[in-house]
Amino acid sequence: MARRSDHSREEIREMALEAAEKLIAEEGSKALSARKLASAIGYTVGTLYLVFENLDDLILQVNARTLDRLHARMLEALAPLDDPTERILMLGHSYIAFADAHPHHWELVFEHRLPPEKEPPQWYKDKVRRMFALVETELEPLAAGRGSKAITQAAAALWSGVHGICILAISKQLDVAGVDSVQDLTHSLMSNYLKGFVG
Amino acid sequence: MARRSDHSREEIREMALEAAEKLIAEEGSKALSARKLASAIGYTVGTLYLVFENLDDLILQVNARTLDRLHARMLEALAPLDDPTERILMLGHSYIAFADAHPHHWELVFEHRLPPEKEPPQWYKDKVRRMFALVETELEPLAAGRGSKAITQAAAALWSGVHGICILAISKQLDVAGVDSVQDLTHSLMSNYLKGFVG
DNA sequence: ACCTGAACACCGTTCAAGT
DNA sequence: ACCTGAACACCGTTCAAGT
Repeated sequence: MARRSDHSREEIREMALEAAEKLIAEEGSKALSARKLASAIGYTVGTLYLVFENLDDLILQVNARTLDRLHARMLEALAPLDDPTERILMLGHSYIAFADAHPHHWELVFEHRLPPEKEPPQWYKDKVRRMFALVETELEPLAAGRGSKAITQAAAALWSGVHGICILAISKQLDVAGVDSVQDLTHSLMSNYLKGFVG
Repeated sequence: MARRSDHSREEIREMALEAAEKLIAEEGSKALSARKLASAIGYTVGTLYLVFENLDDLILQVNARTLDRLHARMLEALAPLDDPTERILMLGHSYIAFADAHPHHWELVFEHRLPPEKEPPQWYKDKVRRMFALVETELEPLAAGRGSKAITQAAAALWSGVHGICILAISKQLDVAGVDSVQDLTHSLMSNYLKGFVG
């Protein structure tokens, strides 16, 4: 034992992140623990702390990868469409579809809290910002002559709305409310908002 | 020790819930633990398990009380208003204001997850249902001639939207998006949606 | 230099034993 | 009957010691 050098730091990092993603997908984030992760990759706990600052840091890395996948998925979904309204509605639908397909990963992105004094690093904030930016870009053709401030606000309102639907859907609270189709609800939210916004 | 009978089961229950609420308000739900709670009320851990099924049960009771307060607060905010549009906008604003005033309690209501096989009891679901019902009631005068299904969906869309704003605001992600006023954003979301829905 | 494994200070939950 | 406190099976994190 000690000094195995079977894997580089980078390899261990990648193995740990993949093991974490598997655990989260299959059993949810509550099942994630340093000891389980370490044994899944054939190392001891101590080794994880050589590669990650702590568990919060590891989760941040996992979340960054989830945000990357979500962003890529939304771009893909957009690609075949031309009509501005169709494109913006597709953003909502692909967001919901991603959350539905990967509920545990999606939840972790939005429910993980850093200790109150700690802020996420700038590169991470940029990934979040990119989500809003996607909506802003698609909104522009629909917001004839509106200032960039109005567009920022409309993008935030739309994304908040779709996001709220996702959360209530995942926590089963929309069933309680008597909603039968989450995608219909998303369509109602976005199209009615746009009707009001566009005028 | 043993057999103190200083307090009835009901009294211990109330003491524990109040201690939990204090801890959550001051330090957030991560600071909540059975041992801390027990020592705060002058009993040992074992006693908590005589009064509550487990920690999940205790948190459910805390959340029920939070939902009761939130509901009461929204009714109060509604009382002085007559105009239907003003009333429904006020629902959104008072919801946001409550979340802002009691962020840790509000977060716990919507982020606490029961083990996947366990459902919340019916009396708890009713408290959630009541929130949607409040919106439906206020929506009715504005939805001339629309079926009850359309109203249910519109209420769900509005509440999801406001809820989403709350979440992103509490997790500081709206700052990242460049939003300066959460209340303005709420107003934009609700009034634009209503314009689209009514008109 | 790299990794271990034991230690520390915590958890939630149970239940035999004490009064 | 009521409550304790020790036990069990876990946590995250650190770091002296081994190769």
